[in-house]
Amino acid sequence: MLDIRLFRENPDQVKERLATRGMDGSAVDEVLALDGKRRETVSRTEALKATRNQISKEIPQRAKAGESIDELKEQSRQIGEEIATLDGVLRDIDEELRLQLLSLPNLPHGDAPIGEDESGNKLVRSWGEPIKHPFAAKAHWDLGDALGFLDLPRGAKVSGSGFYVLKGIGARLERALISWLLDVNTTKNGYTECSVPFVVSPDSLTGTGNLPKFEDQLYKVPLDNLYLIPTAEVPLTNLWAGEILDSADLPIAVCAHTPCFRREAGAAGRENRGISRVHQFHKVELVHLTTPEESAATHEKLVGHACGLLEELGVPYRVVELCTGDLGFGATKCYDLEIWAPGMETWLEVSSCSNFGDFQARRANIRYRPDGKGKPQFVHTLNGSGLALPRLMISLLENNQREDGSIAIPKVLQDRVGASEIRA
RNA sequence: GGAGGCGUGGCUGAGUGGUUGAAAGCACCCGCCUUGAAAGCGGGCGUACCCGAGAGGGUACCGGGGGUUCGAAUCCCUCCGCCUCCGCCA
Repeated sequence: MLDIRLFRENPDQVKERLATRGMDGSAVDEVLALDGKRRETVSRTEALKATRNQISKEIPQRAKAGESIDELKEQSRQIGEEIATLDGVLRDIDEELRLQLLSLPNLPHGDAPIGEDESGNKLVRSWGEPIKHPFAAKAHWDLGDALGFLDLPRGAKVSGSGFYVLKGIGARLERALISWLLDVNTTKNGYTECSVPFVVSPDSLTGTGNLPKFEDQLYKVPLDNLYLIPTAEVPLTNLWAGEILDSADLPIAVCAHTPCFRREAGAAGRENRGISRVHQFHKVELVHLTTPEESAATHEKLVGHACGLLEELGVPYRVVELCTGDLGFGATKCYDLEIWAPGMETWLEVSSCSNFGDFQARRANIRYRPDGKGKPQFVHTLNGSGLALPRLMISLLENNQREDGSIAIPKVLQDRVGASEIRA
């Protein structure tokens, strides 16, 4: 959520920066109009309430003095009716204003590259060379089928298209990766591992920015008014919702492995064969809460952690900074890590490392007290995958396939998997 | 799921209809005292919003929402959370 003060003090700047995301300025004007109406109404009701409070104070005094209080009571009652009417109006305005503000994306950071869509993204750096096999590389679905570790048809039978089943060494590889990722992130990168709920409240989703705008991307449990998490970012970030942290508590760095549930509405069919875009997948997520001063440096550190994981696994990658038009809803600045899948012949996004500034903190009301005293301030939140399983597995499988149809397992995983290769 | 209890400021904990935003203690901050520290003494110390250039003024908030009343932390309803007992269950 954006600070309403920005709109009042510098509406043109807000418009300009939203324009770099491809938005027109009408939303800004609407917010300003509502805000004006709100303040006017608040002033009126508060004046009435002050009068009523005054009268209520007089009543016992007059009663003690033996004077009549009927007139005052009637007066107060009438003011009460006026207040009730105005309060109703105010509630409507507040709700509308809140919805407007919650529906506006974050302002891109000043040094995010300007651009309309992904073609405007900037290659920051790359590590390793994309693998080119001297033979006809198979896509992971063919590898999985031939070697029997991936069963897409049965996933579809059980739950519908977009769900997959791993069997035998496939399942074991997934589990090994999850535990390896958690181990590296906790022991080497300094994150505290958390085990969190996979089902969350609407408030939590509003806090991270998934609601109210992206409800159609979420699986809902209507009976209990809960949603399945699209990422561990939601429970992890909301762990501190509504709290005022001590500055000594910061920075906070946590990670969690969770399944992620995404409806991926509008993505059915087309280019989504295999497991590159599915409704349920496993992911290890990294989340930081920090001060505004530290957030930029923390962002770089976060990207470094995600990159380090790929390097240890020997997966070539490139880092792309998203341009203003491609930036996610709540992000001010974002780096995507992409890995090459030689079978699919495409780059896959395995990690999206975003700095949200105080956007989420404002929504979730997460504050801290600088130096342990003074006014509470909003923290900055950041998160990134470390890493997303299916795409990582795609790249490992397709990169490490051999001409004879077998697949090598990276050294760092061999003990956990209990094998050095996958073979029919 | 059933019955009962509870939910007050950073923490502990008073307060059952009228200057109670809320006693007291702890924690924290400033000052005095002290060679220094502790203790002691004095003072300060919630959040949000509105008006105001500022000084300052106002409004709201005692788990959330609604109601009764001239007036609610205090009474009623409802939801949520926690605790105890019972039931059910991996």
